[in-house]
Amino acid sequence: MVDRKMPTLAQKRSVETRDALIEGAATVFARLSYGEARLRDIAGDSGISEGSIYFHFGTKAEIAGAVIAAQQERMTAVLAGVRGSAKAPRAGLEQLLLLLTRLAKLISKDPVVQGGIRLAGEPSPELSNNVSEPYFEWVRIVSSLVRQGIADGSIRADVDVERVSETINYLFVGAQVLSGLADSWKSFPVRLKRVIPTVEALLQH
Amino acid sequence: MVDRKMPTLAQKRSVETRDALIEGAATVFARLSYGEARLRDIAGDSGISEGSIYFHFGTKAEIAGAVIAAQQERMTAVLAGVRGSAKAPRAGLEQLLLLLTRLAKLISKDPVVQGGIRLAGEPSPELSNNVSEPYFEWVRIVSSLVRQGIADGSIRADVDVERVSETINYLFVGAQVLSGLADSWKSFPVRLKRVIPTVEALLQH
Amino acid sequence: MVDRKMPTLAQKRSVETRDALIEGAATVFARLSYGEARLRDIAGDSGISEGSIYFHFGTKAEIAGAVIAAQQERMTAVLAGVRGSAKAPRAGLEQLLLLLTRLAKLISKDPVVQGGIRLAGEPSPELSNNVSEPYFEWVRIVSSLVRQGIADGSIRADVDVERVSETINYLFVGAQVLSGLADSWKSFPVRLKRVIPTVEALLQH
Amino acid sequence: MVDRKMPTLAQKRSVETRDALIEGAATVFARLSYGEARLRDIAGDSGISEGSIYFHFGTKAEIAGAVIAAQQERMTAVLAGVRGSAKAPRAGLEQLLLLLTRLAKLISKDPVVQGGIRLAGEPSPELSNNVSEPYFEWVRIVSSLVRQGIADGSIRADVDVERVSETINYLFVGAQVLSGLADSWKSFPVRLKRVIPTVEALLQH
DNA sequence: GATGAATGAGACTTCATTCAT
DNA sequence: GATGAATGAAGTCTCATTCAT
Repeated sequence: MVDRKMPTLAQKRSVETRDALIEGAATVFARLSYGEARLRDIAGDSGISEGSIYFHFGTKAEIAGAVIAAQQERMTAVLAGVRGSAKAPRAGLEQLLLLLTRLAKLISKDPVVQGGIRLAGEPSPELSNNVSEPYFEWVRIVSSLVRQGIADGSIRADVDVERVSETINYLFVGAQVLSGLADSWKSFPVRLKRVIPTVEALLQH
Repeated sequence: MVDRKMPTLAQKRSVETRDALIEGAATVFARLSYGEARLRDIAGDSGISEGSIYFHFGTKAEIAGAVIAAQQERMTAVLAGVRGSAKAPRAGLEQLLLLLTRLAKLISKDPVVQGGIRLAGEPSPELSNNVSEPYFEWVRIVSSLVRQGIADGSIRADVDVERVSETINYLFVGAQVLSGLADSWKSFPVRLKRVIPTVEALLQH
Repeated sequence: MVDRKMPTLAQKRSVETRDALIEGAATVFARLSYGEARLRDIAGDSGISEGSIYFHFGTKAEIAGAVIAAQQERMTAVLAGVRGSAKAPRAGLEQLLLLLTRLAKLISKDPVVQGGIRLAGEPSPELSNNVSEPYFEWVRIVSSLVRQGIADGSIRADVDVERVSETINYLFVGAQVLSGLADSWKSFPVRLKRVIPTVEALLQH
Repeated sequence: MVDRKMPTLAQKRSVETRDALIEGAATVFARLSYGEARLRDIAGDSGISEGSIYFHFGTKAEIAGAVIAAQQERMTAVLAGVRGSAKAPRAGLEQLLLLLTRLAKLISKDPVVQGGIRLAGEPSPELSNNVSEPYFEWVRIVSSLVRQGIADGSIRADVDVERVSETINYLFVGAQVLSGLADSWKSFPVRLKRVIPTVEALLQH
């Protein structure tokens, strides 16, 4: 009887190689712009041959796309964690602050997320046009949490939802960018924590 | 009456060429990362021959440096304008808000400043190490205006100067980055205006 | 009754794979030069994995050689058919015309022959030096049929055998090449038929 | 006063480089198929750097196109020479035979023409689709000369123009292809001369 | 001062071949 | 026997820089 669940060894190896390449690529893209990143460095950093990039991704642009996809996946997972995992129904404000904090921590630690962020922040003609779309997606996510907070009473009812969400995003992005320039995001959680009081002042009664 | 010290025609032409190159380079650097910008595009955009770049600037890195220098000059000029030009001594708070507003307008209009900003935002191994130093310099400038505002009574005395300055900077940088991604800084003044109330709330009595 | 010497299933499968590869390779070589043909295309066209090519043939050059061998086999079979199968002893002239006609038809239909022809027509440093030898072999075959025709009286005795054979070959090759360029040999039989009267005029009383 | 006719030295050098590259490329393409020809060989053969190919032609396909264009120019010049240069009005038959003879000589001597012929004979997906169009253009040219010969009485009035022109073309192309395979076209004039009697027999009274 | 042609190092990409399963 | 992942040598193309005029 043939086991139909177990992936073959070849398939497993393939997935491992692919993952190693994405990790290596992200590490390089976090340090260098798309145009300056060298496939040679990506291959070296991954411990995989340069030719294998072609086998798994075809082009430099496609491996960059894969990094961005992986980044979005991981950031979305944090959102899901904040929203869904709660045993007790948590308040919107609480969720929002938790989300910001966890994202900052993720960004400060995860090289794949760092690489994706840098790529998304500098649109390149070779990359798909809407790499920076996610930046705007997060404004919408913040809005929805704010609305939820208003509904559950954890956020003042008289806030201008759009303006407040936009402001929170600027704070987050500003801190993210400056921590990136200062120390490759290591200080991001600390920097974010220092603006949390401002966020609370914007939203609370 | 002709001044004997007046620049010769050749010298004048040289200055014009140099300026045209900086302007063209900035335009290209605003659109493309340092690694993706092509000297050919810069020459084309400036209407100057490719070879001439090497008469005025030694290398690609040096022309990028000249763009950043020009950007800083123009931004510093705005600061000077806000500080010095005032006939009546203006309050620190007022100066701070005016500075933010004028910088946003400058950034939204001036291609040289835009090119410099993009270059400063993505450090490259080929560029001098501290291209993004100015980002941190502006935190200090904001601090000093806040202190001045406290001194002249236009700003609450009990604010945490460092934290507040940092926060203002995040707001400014966040709005700048997102307007850059959204529409090449066209919406920056509008976006900034929407966060001014938050800045005022942070500082005012 | 099963012959114990009958090929095993594995052997049968092996032969089928080999044939499929030759057919696929010929199809690709008919469309692309040796240097442009990709092992990947050959594998795809054959429905066989790329790696298997190396079990049946050592290298790309060897699979090309196998295609040429198969082509020659099939063309020689036509010659044998024309020469041997005749119940009644046929005249040399008749045999010659029949040979030309049958070869044209074979070339217009058989992808393996087409692939071999294209390979033989463009010597490549990677292929064995004398791939185009067959082109000259056919001059000799035509000569011998002309001589036979002279002997049996179906061809004028005063023809210059060498010159006439050469001319017939040029006609055949010229029509073959132009039909190849025009419509991948589909029109070859028709084109050949139009020059048959010229061949007859050269040879007949 | 500025001389407006004399090309600058730079322009002259540019043209020389371009010509050298076309000559070198043709030499390589005459020996190797498009897919097997290496830009390195072309550059080496021309005594020009590899990068200059990019400066003058951009891609491998475009330099191949330039070789074909040069070939067609030279062959058309022969046609013009045969048609126009005659002091005394020459007969159509005479012109046709002269054309065939001169083309054979050109092909046997001129490396640019040889390269173009080989390229035109093996259409490649990377080359423009109608590289082999010229092959068919020459059928039309032969037709027109045959008609002219009929008009001036040098060719039998009852020939089937289309069929005869086609046949002449097959003879020419067949001899060309086989001389190419046998000895890189060196024997082409001799081979052609041997079929001239057949051509005359087709056309004369 | 300015120009455009030329160069060469190195980037991305391709693909025949090998190998573990 | 067959497969698909992996490799590395080599190819085409790019572009910062130099040079002769």
